[in-house]
Amino acid sequence: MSYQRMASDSPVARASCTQCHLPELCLPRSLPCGELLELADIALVSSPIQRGGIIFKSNSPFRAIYAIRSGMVKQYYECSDGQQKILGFYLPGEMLGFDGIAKGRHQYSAATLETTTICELNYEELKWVCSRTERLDERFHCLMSQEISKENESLLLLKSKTAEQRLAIFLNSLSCRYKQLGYSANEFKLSMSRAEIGSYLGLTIETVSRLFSRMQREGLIESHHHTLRILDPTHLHALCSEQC
Amino acid sequence: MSYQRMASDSPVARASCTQCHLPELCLPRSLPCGELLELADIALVSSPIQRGGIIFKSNSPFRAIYAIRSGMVKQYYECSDGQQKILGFYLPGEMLGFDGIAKGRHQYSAATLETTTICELNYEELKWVCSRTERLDERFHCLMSQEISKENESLLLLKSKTAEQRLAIFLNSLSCRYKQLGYSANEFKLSMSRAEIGSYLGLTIETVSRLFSRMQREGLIESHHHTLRILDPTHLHALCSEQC
DNA sequence: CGCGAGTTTGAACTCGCTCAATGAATGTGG
DNA sequence: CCACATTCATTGAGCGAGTTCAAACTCGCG
Repeated sequence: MSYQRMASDSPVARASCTQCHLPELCLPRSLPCGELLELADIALVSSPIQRGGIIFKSNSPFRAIYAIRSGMVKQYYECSDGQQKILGFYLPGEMLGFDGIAKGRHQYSAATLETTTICELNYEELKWVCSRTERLDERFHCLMSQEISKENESLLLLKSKTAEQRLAIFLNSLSCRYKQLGYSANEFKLSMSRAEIGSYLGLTIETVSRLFSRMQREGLIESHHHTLRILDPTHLHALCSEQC
Repeated sequence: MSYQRMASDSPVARASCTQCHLPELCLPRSLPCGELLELADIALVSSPIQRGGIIFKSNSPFRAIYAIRSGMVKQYYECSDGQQKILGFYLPGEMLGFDGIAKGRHQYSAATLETTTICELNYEELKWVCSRTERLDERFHCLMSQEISKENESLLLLKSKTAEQRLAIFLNSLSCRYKQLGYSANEFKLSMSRAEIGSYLGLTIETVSRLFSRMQREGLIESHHHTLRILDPTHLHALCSEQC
């Protein structure tokens, strides 16, 4: 995989949050029109970034929060040996970069998994808008709180789910998020590699591959290359909620 | 273990953040005096809560953020079978409850591990003070950001550390936090049970117990009942930073 | 066509788990 | 104050889910 130039070098344009089809998921959710305009005023939309494009690098100065407009992004920790540990995948309407606020530097790196456009929200400007817009500040708190909840879920997953349950939960999560975006819940593209799925779920490539094979053999899913079809959503759900 | 009445029923008093010895860690860090007074005005200090006291229950309405003033608190998920999965331990100066903001309900439960006093910060009032005090709002963002970073660390720990490394990192983390509080870095009380440590680290009681025994045999630590002495901090550090 | 990255499959191993028994500490009621 | 109950911790033996190592297969691309 070849990495592109930094996304921050991409040509940018002022965002028009009012015309974006994602405001009901993204930061501006349920913001009155006037305040939406203020937010749009500080949001910069990137031009499309190819697969493998870097959004930010671990340890680089923190300047902005990023919202995915289209495509998909992975956030990961880079080990000293070059290995990547995937911390999360981000879909349209989702935001990342909050972990940089505390230390003034990004703690992890983020890269695109497919052609992606992002909205960049300069943190200083965002704080300024937040300070004058109670609703927005509240929404910002909510999003960080959501991120915390999401990570707690992941912690529980890693602590007490079997390999099969982890994969089921992962596929189910993608399914739900795609559905919410108006895409098919039962047929979508898996932009990430087996290695990335494994790293995210705390499993090896081989285990992930075997699980895909088994689930396919059992008629639960159909997976070819990077396309996935969920054939038996009920059974998949059952796997997700098994025991503790 | 017997549970006490809810902490929210505890007699409370207005806090005097100005006289607390923790403001350099807690929410008010580097806040100018005047703003500190505003914060103190909304902070309620609980009377001491005995071991096993509930601070909040999973699914209860979210009203406040809590800061530990003294003692120790665990946050945990309660399985349907009554089992607890520990998500984190909180020491004086640390804050918890952020995960409740997004959904308006606490996602997890929190209970004291020893006699503890807490500061309760009503979220609505806190937002009001934040909206008029830029520095405080920033600090609030920082604390949530820190929580996100801390959980990302935990995710990495669960994904790729051996049982021994996990325990070493855990003990080291406690050591650092106690040191920062002005206590001994190499001798402190482990208020949590082996089961709680195991649950937190994604290990079984037996494994934790065996690791304590082994580390003791190897002269790394000395552990009796709930007291811990780190005999070889250098070696412990080495374990923490081993490979990836 | 041949190369290389990514994936699949098999076989053997291992770390941490499960099950089980014992020991130590704390609390309780007579 | 002591027997008994109860909870928590320790230790051992055997097992198994997932890993490691290795080989084969697939597919896109020069």
